[in-house]
Amino acid sequence: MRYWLVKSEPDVYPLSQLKEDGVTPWDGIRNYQARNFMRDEMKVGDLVLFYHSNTKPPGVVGLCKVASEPYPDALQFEEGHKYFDPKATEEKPRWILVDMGYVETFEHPISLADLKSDPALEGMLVTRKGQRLSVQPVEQHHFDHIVALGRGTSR
DNA sequence: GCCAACGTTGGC
DNA sequence: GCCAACGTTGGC
Repeated sequence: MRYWLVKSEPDVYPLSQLKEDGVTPWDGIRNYQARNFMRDEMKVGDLVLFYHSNTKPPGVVGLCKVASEPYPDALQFEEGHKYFDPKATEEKPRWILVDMGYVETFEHPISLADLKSDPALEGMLVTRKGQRLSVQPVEQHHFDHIVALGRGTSR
């Protein structure tokens, strides 16, 4: 099993919405590296840190999980849609996603400042300046540490 | 294939 | 709202 982090702007799709929906297609990803992670490396059941970006404060607010095999993002075919891609066809889709399923909301969200100041989390991608990737891998020891912080079961 | 221009992300 | 960092586009 591998571990991941996905970013979402709470104004657009907060974790509370995923809690309501239960499962949602992780659509609108238009970055090849992020797509490749979803298409090639995610496995059903992988656990994923849910990160709120572009908010005050940004940080990890809970957990979700990979809930489907990869399949084409339907929005790429919707003419006029923000995520329409004229170069994508049903035969040759360009954008591939997985479903995300709700797991839990942390009692203690971990802000980006917390992530950055915690020596146990040194080297995490999300704390790197200029790191914009919205789907990224997380090392297991980082993941475990964050979950313990989020649940309030560490220290 | 280079690289300038442009658009986007996302912290602050 | 600003702007640094980075990805993408398109002219040449």
